[in-house]
Formats: sequence, C-alpha cells, structure tokens
Amino acid sequence: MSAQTAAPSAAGAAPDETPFRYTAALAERIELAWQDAWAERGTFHAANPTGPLTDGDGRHADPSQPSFFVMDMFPYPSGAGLHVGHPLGYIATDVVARFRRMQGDNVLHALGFDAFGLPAEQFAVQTGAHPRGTTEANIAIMQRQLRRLGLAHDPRRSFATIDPDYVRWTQWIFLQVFDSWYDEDAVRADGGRGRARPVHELVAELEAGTRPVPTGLEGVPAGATWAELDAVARRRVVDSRRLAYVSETPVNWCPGLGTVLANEEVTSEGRSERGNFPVFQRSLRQWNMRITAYADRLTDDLDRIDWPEKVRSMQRNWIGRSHGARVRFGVVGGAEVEVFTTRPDTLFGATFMVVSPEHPLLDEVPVAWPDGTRGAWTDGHATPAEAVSAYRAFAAGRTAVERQADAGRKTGVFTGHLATNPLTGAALPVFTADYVLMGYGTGAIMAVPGGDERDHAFAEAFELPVVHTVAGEGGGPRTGDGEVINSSNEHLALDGLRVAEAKEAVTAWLEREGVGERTTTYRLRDWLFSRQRYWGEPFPIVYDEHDLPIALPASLLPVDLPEVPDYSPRTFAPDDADSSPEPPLGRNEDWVHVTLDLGDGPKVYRRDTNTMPNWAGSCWYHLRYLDPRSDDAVVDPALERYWMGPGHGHQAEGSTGGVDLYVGGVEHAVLHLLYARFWHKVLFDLGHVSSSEPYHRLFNQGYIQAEAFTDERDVYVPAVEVVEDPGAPTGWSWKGRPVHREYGKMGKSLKNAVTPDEMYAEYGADTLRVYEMSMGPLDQSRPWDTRSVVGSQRFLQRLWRNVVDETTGELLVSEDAPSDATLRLLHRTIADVTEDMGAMRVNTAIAKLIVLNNHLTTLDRAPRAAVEPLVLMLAPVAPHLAEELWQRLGHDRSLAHEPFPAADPALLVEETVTCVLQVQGKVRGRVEVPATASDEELTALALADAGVQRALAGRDVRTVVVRAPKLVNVVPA
RNA sequence: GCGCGAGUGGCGAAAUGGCAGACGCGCUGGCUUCAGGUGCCAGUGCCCGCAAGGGCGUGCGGGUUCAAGUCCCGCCUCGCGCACCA
Repeated sequence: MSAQTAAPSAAGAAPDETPFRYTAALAERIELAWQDAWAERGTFHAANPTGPLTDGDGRHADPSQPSFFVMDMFPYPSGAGLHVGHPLGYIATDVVARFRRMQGDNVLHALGFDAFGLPAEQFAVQTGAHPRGTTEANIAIMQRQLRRLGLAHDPRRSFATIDPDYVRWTQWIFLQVFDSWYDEDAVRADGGRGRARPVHELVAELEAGTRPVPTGLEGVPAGATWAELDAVARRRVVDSRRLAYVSETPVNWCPGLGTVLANEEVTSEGRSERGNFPVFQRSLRQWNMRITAYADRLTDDLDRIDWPEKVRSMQRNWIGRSHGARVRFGVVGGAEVEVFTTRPDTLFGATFMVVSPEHPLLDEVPVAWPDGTRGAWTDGHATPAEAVSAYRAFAAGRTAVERQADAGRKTGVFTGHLATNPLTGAALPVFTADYVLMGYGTGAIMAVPGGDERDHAFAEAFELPVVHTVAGEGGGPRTGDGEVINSSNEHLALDGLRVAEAKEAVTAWLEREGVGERTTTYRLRDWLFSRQRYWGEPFPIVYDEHDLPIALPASLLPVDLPEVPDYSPRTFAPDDADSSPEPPLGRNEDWVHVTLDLGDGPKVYRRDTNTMPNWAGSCWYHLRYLDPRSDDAVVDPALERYWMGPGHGHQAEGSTGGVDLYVGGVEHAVLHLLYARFWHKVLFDLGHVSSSEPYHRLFNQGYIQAEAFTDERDVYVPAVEVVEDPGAPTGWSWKGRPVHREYGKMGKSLKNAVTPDEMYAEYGADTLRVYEMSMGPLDQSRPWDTRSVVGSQRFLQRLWRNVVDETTGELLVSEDAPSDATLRLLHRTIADVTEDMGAMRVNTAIAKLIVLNNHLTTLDRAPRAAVEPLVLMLAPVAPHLAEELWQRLGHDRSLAHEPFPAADPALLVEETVTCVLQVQGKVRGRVEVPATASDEELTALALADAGVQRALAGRDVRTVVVRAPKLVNVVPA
C-alpha cells in the first residue's frame, strides 16, 4: 500500500542507511495505510444472507459457508482514556475472528457502545454539558483509539445504546415484556413446559372462563367472575399477571445516589455497588420484571451452554433454587405459621420455631408469658409485647454488616406464641430472631438444633432442648445422608430409613394430612427495573385517571428524553432513609402531561418519569449487530436464525443457539449475563428469536495487572520512574527515596497506567498485539511488563528482515524449493498453530511461529514457499505487517480472506526420531532411530547403549518397556 | 464456613502419564560497530566436578505406575466469588 511509496522517499528525513528497517515509524505508516485500505474496500463487511448488508464485494452470504458470531462485552465510553489493559479482550476476539475467517467461516464481529448510565451522567454533571454531547464525544475518541489497533470490525454494524433507533427497540422489547404473562403449563418450542404468552391470550381465557379470576387483588371482589368485573378491575387483574409490572413492594432505596436499585446492585454489606452508599429497604411503587418466573429455566439451561463453571455456579448460587416442603404449624390462639424446610425428615427433631422480626405473626402476641416460659427467653421483659417490640427495634437498627459480624452469636426473644408440631403434637415455643430472614422462604423456620448448626447455637444460648434425628449428625454441617433415629410415632415410622426416604415419607404424610406440601423456593427476587435518573431510556408508558399503566403504541416509539433544566439526580444525605426518589424527568411538566388519542379520543395522560437501568441496553445488543438498521422488527428472524439459531454454523443440532463466542470480564457474572438471558428467553417464548440462550459460549479473559508504588506517605509515585534498588529497604526507590511495591490494577490514579498510544509510538500496534497475545493464556491475569514488549518487536523485525532488505527495500525471498527440514518444520508448525488458534491458545501459537521464523533466519535466503504460509499464519495476530509482506510478495488482494495454510499429513510423519533410553525411568541416553523401528530393534539398541549399561551396573534386566519409536525404559531386577 | 481456580527458573510462561523449563524478557560472554538502549553467535534451574559425568529439582506429606508437574488420598498457601438462604 502507501507504505511502499512512503518508506523509500522519506522526504525531508535525515539520511538513513536502513530506511526499510521495521521500526515504530515504519510500522505506523504500514498500519495506518492498511487501516485506510480495509475501510475503503469494506474488507471486514460481514455479509448477511439477505437484506442490505453485503460483503465488500457486494455479495450476500453463501449458505454453504458456516457462520461465526463473535462478540465482546461492549465498552462504556467513559472519557478517561484507555490503558493497555482495556484492549486485551478486543485483540483476542479479533485474532479469533480473523483466524475463523481464514478458516472459511462467514464471521460477524462488530463493536457498539453501552452509553447510558451513571458515569456518563456524572461526567456530564461535572463538565456542565448535556450527557448526549459528552457521551458522543467519548465514543468518537474511543473509536479512534480502537481503530488504531487494527480491529477487523464491520463498521456498518456499530451503534450506541443511546441512538434513538436503538432506544426505540429497547422500549419495544420492554412493551413485549409488559404485554406478556407467564403460563406455567404452556408447552414451549423446545419442548419444555412454561413460557411467556401475549396478554391478549390471557384475556381470552379469562373471558372464556377457562382460567379463573385471581383473588386477593385490590379493587377485585372475591369470587367475582370476569363478566362481573368492570373495566378497571379487569385491568388490575391483567396487570397483576404481566412480566413487567408496577407494584408497591420493599425496594432498595439509595438516598446517596437518589435512586432505587436492583438486588444485584446492592453489596452483601447493604451498600450500593456504585458509590458505596448505604441502601435502605423502603416500600415504594416501582417497576419490576418477573425474572422469578424464569428461575427454573435460567438454572436448568446453565447445563446446556458452554460457560466457565465459575460463572455458572455464581448464577446457580444467585438464583438459589432449593427443593423442600412447606409445613403449617397451628399456633395456640388460632393463628398459623408456615415454614419452609429442605429437611422435612427432621420434623421429629423440631424443638422450637423462629420467625423473622418482620414476620406478621408478631403484629399480635399473647398478653402474658405462658406457663413454662424460662427466664432466659424473655430478656427481662414483663410481657411478650414489650419483648417483641424491643427486639424488633433492635433488629431494625442493626446494619447488615453488624448482623454478619455477629453471625455466630445468636440474638432473639420469645414471642409468647406456642405452636403445635403437626406430626408429634408437641408444643413449640415461637421465638423471633434476626438470623431468620423475611426475604427468604416464608420468613419462618422450624428449628432443628439436632441437625442445624445455627439452630443449635440458638438452642444453646436460650437453653432449648436438642433432639438428634439422624445417626451421626450433630451440631456440625449436615451431611444429608445417614440413618434416621428418634423419629417414629403412631402416625409415621421413619427410624432406620435413609434421609432421602424419610424426606419423601414426611412430605407424603404432610400432603395427605393437608398440613404441608412439597415446594421449591428461590433466592432470586424479581428484578427492580426503574431508576430515578435522567440518562436512561424513558418508559414507553403513560398513566390515565385510574393511575394504571398504559403501553404506548409502537408508532409513538421511541419516547425521547425530554429537555430538562437540570438532569442531575436529586440526591440526599446518604443516611437520610426517609427521603423519597424524585425522577429528573418529572422536572419537565410539558413533557410529563401529554395529550394523546389512544383509541378513545384525545385525553390527557401522565407519562412515567422513571428511566430504565443501564442493563436494559445490554440485554439485547447481540441482536442489533445482526440487523443494525432494522425498522420493522427487532431483528429479521431469518438473520437471527442464520447467525444465532440452534445448529447454525459449527453449533450442534439441538443446541440452545446463541452467540458463538462472547468474551469479557467475569465481573458481569450475575448482572448483565443474567438479565440478558432473561430477556432473550422472553423473546424466544414470544417467537421473536429461535435461540433459547443469547450467548452459547462465554469466555472470561484475565486482566492485565501492574505494579504500583507508594512512598512513605502512601502516595502513589510514577511507576515508570521507579528503579530496582538493592540499597533501599523495600528493594525499590523513586528519586532516591525508598518506595513500597504493590500489585494489582492498572490505572491513572495509581500512576502506573501505560497507554496504547505510548506503545504505538515506541513499537507499533502489531507489536502491542503480539505482546498482549504472548503474555500467557487468555483466561489468566498477568502482569504488564513494558521491558518485555521489545521481544515481540524483535520477532516481527526478524520476520520483516527475512523478506525485505532493510537498505534497499528489495524482496529477499528465494524462489527455490525449501529443504526437506524446512518443509517438515513448516508443516509441523502449521498443524500446531492451527490447533492452538482453534483452542484460543494464542500464546503458544506465537511461540511456534517464532521457532519457524528463527529457523528461516538461519538460512541464506528464506524460501517463498515457507515465508508465505508463515505470513498467513501470523496475519490474525499481526495483521498490518502480514498484509504489507503479503503485498510485497506480489499479491494484490488482502489476505484477510485467504485460506489459512493446511498441513500436509505426509510431511508430519518424521523419518527418524530421537529415541529416549531410560533405566528405571531416568534418562541415560538417546539414539536416532528410523520412525519405523521395531520394539525388538529398539530393545537391542537400548541394551547396547553405553549410558544404559553404566546405569545398569551389571544388574539383570527384569523387563523392558518400549513405546516405539520414542522411548525405551529398561527395568533392572 | 461453602464453591471455583491457581502454586513450575531471577521474571512472564511451556509440557496427549513418557527427555521438566518450548517461546519471550532479563543476565553472562564473544563477534560486528567511531559509538551503542543496534544486529548476530553462544551460554543461562540448583549442587559437586577442569572435564566426562553424577546428584537434586514442579507448594508439603503419602500412594498408584516400568515411568508422575500431570492420576489418587491427606494437608498448606494465595486469588476470586458467595456467605445466618432454613
């Protein structure tokens, strides 16, 4: 390309004896020229099978070519600038994409931007500019920085989640969720049971009377039929079943951020994941998504996708499915307590009960302590009411951190209630204690101190009896397997059964007696979906005079963000628990109140002033890459089937389908990756996509880590200026002062950030790519070491020198046939590199390319027949250099679509091999032998070897193990 | 406490149960050079030895095997995640 003209002339440059030396300056000319060429030619335009998107030559996808969809977790355009750690994953996916393209796949790889959300809003607040302007500027900067890396993306498929065209479909999907309900019994396309169905089908069933009207809803009379309900009551019935619904429920309110948050965004310490502000439980009217309806499928399908076990177990853990039984205990005085237990077999061992401090049973307690109340139970209070209200106040004031720090020491108090064990008739005192959580199960437990560690600790503190029901199970962790004891009476005899059998027997008895039933509970809660922020997608919802939500028709999408005088969130003192959210969108009265004709004439409606959480945009972006300009469907079904459908490309028939490779950090394990799976499954249920999972294979890349240094005041000092100093007490010094070394993230504030720009200036983009890919396995974190980068540059320089004369720019390759040794090494390398690349072991693939190149360096002239395959194999990792060499070798087309070299099996078979001679497993000699040598020949050679004889030292030979032709092991008697 | 992962030269790392340390950095020596933050060549796990050669060596302790970094059992250390979830 232009490098051919640019390099030799070097107009105005100082005379240089080696104008064609592969320096950073030459690398830059080559790289920029090829980046322009790829853009002009549309080299990386991925062809769809139909529609406007074709490849660079204007062709549609060839149906006989496998499709391969590779994706990065898309970046957040923060404006802080990149450091060398950021592009690691993008380089990795680029290498895979380029390799697969050369392997004959139709590859889809593009990069969009996740641009709504808190940082952009905060950055905008700081600079005083509108978030749209600052966000778009940041995107432009980031695109420029990433382009300089030579990533082979299809630029036509890029987008940002803030684009009105994109927001429109995000809102459209929200309405699909809103207009759906979950039918547990419906059969799915993939044969399973339970799926989302359109709300109008629910209405039809209610009208027909094939589905009963649910009871217990506000404004819906008990026992009423559909026909008896008025229009508003009917809407309440339907609204109660929607997958996206407004409800007044306890939510996480974060005054410091001025918004409510999802459970997934709150740390175990009860603080906001972003900003680390305290979070309070408050009952507020908010949007929720019924992700709990998908709890089983989200758990079960983890077994059908190719994800790291770590992420799958994190999701399983988060969903927290456990099987067990509900058991109802009568309470003296007429009330009832229902508990959930995973161990119904231990019912005989229940000696007391515990309800959480928020449990409704505590709203009324007996007026006096019953007979048998022990001193230790009352905490010195004269009445149950006093004791309970004191404990409730104590528990409400305890933070999550305090509770956890205290987990071993149980607090609580007797409530005065006595419950009756339905199986034994025993009277059980009911306690309240904050180790029982209202948010899990029923908020009440039957305590079995003989089998449960926590119950045991409580029983000890409160002098309660302990009964063991499983042989060998004490107060320690329960094994769940053992022989049941102490568990028989006139109703049920469990003694001698295994735990699993006893569980079954008790559950059956409970169901027979009508005092309990088998059930499954989940830790997962519905997804709190509204935020009180400006920079997010507005809800496509208005409210009428009944204050019930109404979906806007698709023709009114997108609902754009209104201009407001101040878009910063209304925040409060972080500990002001009594404050209430104030959505910034409410500041524009003209926007909030809108006159619309939604079919019954023009009326004034009130808009929803919340915005969606920034996870919304990343829940479906994989689909937008397929069909980036689609106006009439979220994605063309034919395109979705082609790129993501079950059995497409290299995926097995009967797979879930989904993106072929999704690369990103592990930090999204239970946020984005769970939400995206949920949305995708809703779209699957409604027939919009054929894949039942969005991401078939997930790969977590490691992080690039770096050393940081602090001085004696714990202030970070510039890491590049720190020197190793044996004289310093810490071994390191900065400007003569000792500094302390720590190891972790790279970042501006740690003064240890190395930027891609610095690497381009010093070495070039290809060198940076090669270095990052050689550092180690992709899924491992590794320390950045600027000093080592030069090794990758030397490799590329040596290759360049093997092809191009540094002084004259002439082509140096020999047209003669390569020697047998060169040919064999070449084909061995092709075979190994192909395998390594296929398994994403780029580091070892590069090592083998270096070996081949080092071999070519030893020859007078490298033969073209070896150089060309080497250049092609290097292309995925160092694409600019490879393109330049490929062109200089006389090719006029880009090598991006050239077939990856194929190894000749005949040349992989060695004629002679080195046979290792061992005595008792220790190497004592080696000998060159024909690859066809027989066991007998090898045995004879081994026994004749001087080293073997010396090691045997006259001992008899017991046996000889031969693994022809590579190894002989002589075993002495 | 539970779950997942990892421990190999001075450093980053390689090794279908079969030559431990490929490749790279760094370091040592030599050649090239007016000069090198250049290039090329050689060496580089530890110990004994002039050498030939030998001994030791993959976190620790056992075991299986002709043969173990790799498989099995029991520990230790570190990282990450979850954590009173009934």
